[in-house]
Amino acid sequence: MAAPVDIPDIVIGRLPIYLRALSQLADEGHDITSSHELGQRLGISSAQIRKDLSHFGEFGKQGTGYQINHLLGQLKQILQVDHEWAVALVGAGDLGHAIARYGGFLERGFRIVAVFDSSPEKIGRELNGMQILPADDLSTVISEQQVKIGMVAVPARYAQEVTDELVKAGVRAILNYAPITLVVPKGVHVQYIDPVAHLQRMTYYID
Amino acid sequence: MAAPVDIPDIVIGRLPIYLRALSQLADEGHDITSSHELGQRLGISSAQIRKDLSHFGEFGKQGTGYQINHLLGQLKQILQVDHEWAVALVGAGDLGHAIARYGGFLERGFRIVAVFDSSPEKIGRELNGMQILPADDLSTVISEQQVKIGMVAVPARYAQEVTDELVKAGVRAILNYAPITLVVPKGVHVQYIDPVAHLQRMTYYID
DNA sequence: TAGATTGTTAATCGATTAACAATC
DNA sequence: TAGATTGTTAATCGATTAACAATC
Repeated sequence: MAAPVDIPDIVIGRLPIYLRALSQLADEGHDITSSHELGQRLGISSAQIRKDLSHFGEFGKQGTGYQINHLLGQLKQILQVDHEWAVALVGAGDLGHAIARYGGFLERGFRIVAVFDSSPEKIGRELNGMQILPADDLSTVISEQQVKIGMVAVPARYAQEVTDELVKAGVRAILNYAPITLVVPKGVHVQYIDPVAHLQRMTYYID
Repeated sequence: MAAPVDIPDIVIGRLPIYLRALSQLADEGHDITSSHELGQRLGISSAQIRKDLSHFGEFGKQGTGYQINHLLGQLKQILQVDHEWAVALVGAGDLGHAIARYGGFLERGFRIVAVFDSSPEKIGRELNGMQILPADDLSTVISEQQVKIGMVAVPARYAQEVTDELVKAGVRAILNYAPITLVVPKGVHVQYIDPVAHLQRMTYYID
């Protein structure tokens, strides 16, 4: 059995960017693109794009480039986004509401199947076609439905606690909107959405 | 005149993370920390933290570590977030509403001072204490108020167009919520908020 | 065919880490 | 003082780029 070649995480991180750019090209009516064209759009060298893709196979044709639809399909398969994922959302405040209502998740393959909150006045209300469930049911619902992805949209001080419960219930990937660093066991992945951190990174450069 | 030493962007990108972790430590009542403690929390080596900080000066004391409040202050100065920034928001749909209402921006030094939309039925309505302004006024308002930061929360197909206007009006940093890559002239910075891309990056790793 | 572009190798570049003298 | 931790140097590691044979 061949050892699974492990691909640098930084490469994996660029695949969704390629996916996004390819979708855009497809939307614009293109059928074929090249590493050069793609690189131009993304501000990435063509060599890097070819190198990145070469980790997974050969997807292009010399002299021609890449069939956009084919490459899209291959990338989706690699990232395992060739099927829909069920997602649990914790937190039904302003942010949770916005997330639940945002159509872009479903559009791109992530279906929010449950929303939890701990506030008695929110529990039972409807949000985007779902009933807001009590946080106490989190573990049961997630285990039963075998949900593997969670989104944390609770105030910072509850985020670690919520994370621990998600992990215990079997969640393997967490998208964290709270501005704190979460501690998770190995094998569980966390990504952070912190718009303010992005702004702070840019203000450094403003005269 | 010494040439301004230019610091790797990847280092700049970590400073907001340090800022966030230090704030958290301060909130928890700590006065002092070390590169080791900070690194543990963030999953970063202590050597890297010391190296990163060394680009900007000496902020610690051998044998003791870092005075949290002092380091916080220094980092804020370096990132230029030791004063409030005015921000313009374009797009008053669901996402724009959520952004406008989210308290975390102001809390951390970014004040949304104007919201624009092109839909006649939204223009004039109130949103978080502001009147929604017509997109046609974007250029004037931003130039006059010398706003340097913009947030783009419009559908993907309008995002580039809006960006061009923002840039023309003098905006130097753009936080883009639309899932497309934007083209901007040198000297203008863009950061992307694309939660789906983060999810796609994690699904790769799920058995 | 001639031109274009891939996939891949080797060279370069840059970032991270280990180690330690300095010193609080 | 003894222990701890900084700031920095040099070594290591890994990622990016340049270049080109293969080939459509």
